[in-house]
This record gives sequence, C-alpha cells and structure tokens, in this order.
Amino acid sequence: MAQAKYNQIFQTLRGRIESGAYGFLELLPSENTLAEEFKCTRNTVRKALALLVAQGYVQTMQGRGIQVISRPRATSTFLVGGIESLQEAAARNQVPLSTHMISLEEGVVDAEMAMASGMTEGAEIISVKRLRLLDDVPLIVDTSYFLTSVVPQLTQQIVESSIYAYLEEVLGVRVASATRRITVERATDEDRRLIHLEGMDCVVVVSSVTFDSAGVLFEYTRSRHSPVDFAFQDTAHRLPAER
Amino acid sequence: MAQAKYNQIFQTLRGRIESGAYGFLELLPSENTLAEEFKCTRNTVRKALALLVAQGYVQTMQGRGIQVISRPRATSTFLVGGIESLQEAAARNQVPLSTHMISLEEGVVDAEMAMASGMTEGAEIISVKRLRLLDDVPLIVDTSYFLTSVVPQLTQQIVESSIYAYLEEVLGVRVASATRRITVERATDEDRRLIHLEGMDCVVVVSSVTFDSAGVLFEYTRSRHSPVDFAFQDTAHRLPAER
DNA sequence: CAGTGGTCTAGACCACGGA
DNA sequence: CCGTGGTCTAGACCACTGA
Repeated sequence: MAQAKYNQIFQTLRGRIESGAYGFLELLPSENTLAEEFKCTRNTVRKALALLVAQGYVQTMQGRGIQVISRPRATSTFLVGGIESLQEAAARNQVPLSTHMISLEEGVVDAEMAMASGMTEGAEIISVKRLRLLDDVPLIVDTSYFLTSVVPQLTQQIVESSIYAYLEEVLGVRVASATRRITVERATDEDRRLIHLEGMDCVVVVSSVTFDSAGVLFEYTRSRHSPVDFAFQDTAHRLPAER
Repeated sequence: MAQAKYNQIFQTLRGRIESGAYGFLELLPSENTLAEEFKCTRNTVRKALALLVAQGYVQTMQGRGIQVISRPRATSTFLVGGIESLQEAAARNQVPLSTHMISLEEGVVDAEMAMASGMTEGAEIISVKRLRLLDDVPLIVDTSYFLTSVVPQLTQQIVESSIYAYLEEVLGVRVASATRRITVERATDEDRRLIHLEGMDCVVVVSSVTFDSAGVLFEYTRSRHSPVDFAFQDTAHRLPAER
C-alpha cells in the first residue's frame, strides 16, 4: 500500500475544502455517501474525517452531518499544528529563509537541562546555536541539543542548510513526535543584539522536545522568536471525557 | 451507554501514566493484552490509544510497542490542549480566579470583525469586556462577542461568575470546537493600566472562534494576557500525509 | 420516521522490529 | 520467525436531528 486509503481520502477532502468546493459552514456528503464514492467502508471514511476534525477543518454533528468550519487561509502563519521545520514553513509561505551558525560545540546534559527536557543527565550532546532570517530579517535565535548517540556530528554546512534534511536523508532518523511549550520572556541583551524586535522588550520562547521513531528523546530545542510576525494556531474539541 | 468504553479505557490508562504506574519511556502492554484486560476488541483499545497519542502521553512504534513520552506534570500551565475555560484551568491549578466586568453592550458585527472571525457582517451581538485576576493579580483582559441569537442576554452577575456555566447549564449551549490563534502585540496604554506586566511592553493575544454543537459560530473572543505566567503546550506528530 | 453520526465487534492481512 | 502496531472490511446497534 503506497498510501493508506484513509489518508488519500483525507487529502482529497481537505483539497475540496481549501479550494472552496465545500464552502464555509456547508455540510459534507454523509459518511455513507463518501464511503460509496471512495469505495470503502464507513470506518475508513471515519478515519479520514477524524483527521479533518483534528486539524480544525470540519466539525461533526450527530444526527445532522459534517460541517466545514475553516475558511480558506487568510494570513500566513509560521507555526501551525503539525510538525513542520522552519524550513518547511518558510517554503509553504514562500518566504526566503537563511541561517547563520553562531556556535557548534559538544557537551553533556546537565541537571537543569535534564529537568527541563527529560534527557538523561550526563548524556553526550552536541549543541548548535543558530540565527534564522526570514526575508533577510533576523527573527529567531535557536539553540538545539542533539544526542550524539543519534546525531554523531554536525558541520557548519549541514547546520546552515537543513539539519532535518540531514537527519532524515543521511542518518535515517525519523521524527515521530514533538511536544512544544510556548512562553514569553523578557528580551536579553543578546536577543536585542541579534534579532529584530522593533523596540519591543520581550521574545516568544518555544521549547520543544522531540522523539524519533525508535522512541529516543534525541533533541531539545529552545527558540527565541521576535514577537514580530509570530503566530501559532490550533483547534481544540470538547471531548465526552471532559464533561 | 453512560460512558463510551474507549473513553473509560483512555482515562484508566492516562491515570496509570500520570500516577507513574507506567513510567516515562516505558512500554505499555501490547494492544492485544490491553484488549484482553478491558474485555473488548483491539479496535476499541486503539481508539483509546489514539487519544493518548493526540494528547502527547504516548507514542506508538510499529513492531516495537507503545512508549510513554510524558512525565508527570512538572510546572503548572494555564492554556493546554483541549477546551478549558479559564475557570476550569484555574481550578485545576488550584489558583483563585476573580473577574471584574468592565463593560457590557450590544451591537452588530462590523466588516473587520466579520473578516477576523467568520461571523456574518451585520449580525446582532452582545459584547463583554472583562478583567481576570489570578491569585489577585490582574493578568488578562478579554473581550468576547456573542451572537444574541444564541445568547440573548447577559447580566453582570453571570459575567462575573461564569459565562460558560450559564451557557451550558441554563441555555443548553454545548461548545463543540474552538480555534485559537496566538500572537504577541505591543501593550497599549489600557493594557498597562489594567494588567500586571512587570514592566514588559507586550501582551500575548489569544483570539478564538467558537462553534456550538449545532454548528453555529456563536462566539469570538480576544484575550490579552500578561506574558507573566503565560504558557501554552501542545504535541504534534509526523503523519504519513506529510512525508 | 428516515437518515445522520457514534460505538463496538470479529476477523483478516500487512509492515516492521527484534531475537 | 513471532509478536508488535497499521489498515481495512462487514455488519450490528445506538443516539440524535429534523421533517
């Protein structure tokens, strides 16, 4: 199976929503109708619908139908649900991205980092600090820590092109999940020196912990974003569990 | 069926993770084993596991098993995945919350709000502006707009206790989904006057659009949060779709 | 009442990981 | 090779909505 059938259905339906074929607040065809169209069972259609629901495209209503609740994308957003490297987000929004390496060194996980990330204290890591420029404007400084057992070495060339492409294509590391935490902190002198803050005195800090498909917590990254152009979007649902 | 079986299983497993019975980085029993334990089919167990995955508790690994990737909650967080009113979040974190009403008036949706929220221009709305104090510290100012067709009227008493409790218990409105967008803006004079910023000059703006179970977009809210103690967390997954 | 989505079962086959 | 999770089918019954 090249692509799971439910995934194809998901992408087809998503396309119809984004193109406006199924408009804002309209109802989709019923699950039975969709099952006929895609020549599969209702269960498979339901898996595709579950993805649409999770990503905020539609809302299901028992006894009524499935309603479109998203409008064609209005403004660009850099961080949305899903795992997307800054590279990918920049490409999607058609904004040129460049990266300057600030430092690259080896070390071990100290107690504080172990507490914050869940990495094992004392594990060997390689740390990279980078400045990211979007449309030639320096907006993000991030510091990443990789387990050397998963990422044995990095070079300036890799770091300034795409670490993720290197991880996936050369090392065969597959990212499985990332947990992110967003907070706001006062800008440091370094922030002010490095990134474009338009005079504001705080930065958005996105801390993320990443696991690979083998279940290893191999990356911990702290990104300091300029508030300028920062946006994050998600959709939540009331589950029966929460009643 | 009082509670869906998969939901009970989800809650049981989540409890075992939060209590540490299934520890960080450990593997859960296999799906077949869990199906036996809960006397159901593998499909039902899988629905429960899907919830745990979506909420960042575990990660599944084909051929290997299901690994715990969350640690017992370290620090408190106000905004997490899921729909939770500030009331509920404050209760969960055992922080006293109080609310002062600043204004309450009627109006209609103008072009700008229609564009931002998706509400129909010209629809009648009731708008409420409130100041929220956590632990007696004023941290949030929010302005909410409700369709009068769904929420015909509000009183100061309702607004200062809990609008959501009123919606659910009195009006029978059930919230189905909420899409939120987080950005950072420069603090206004009003922000500085009303909320505790510790000298910082920006605020976190959370805009949310809410649908009820009948599929009506009935609420649009903009909350301006002090950066102090603001945190938002979510977990993302690499889907086959994104490869 | 018919049609919709929500839950659950039973069973099949596949892809992957590790011993 | 066996056990794991991933996909899919076929069919049943329930709860809810709206005409």
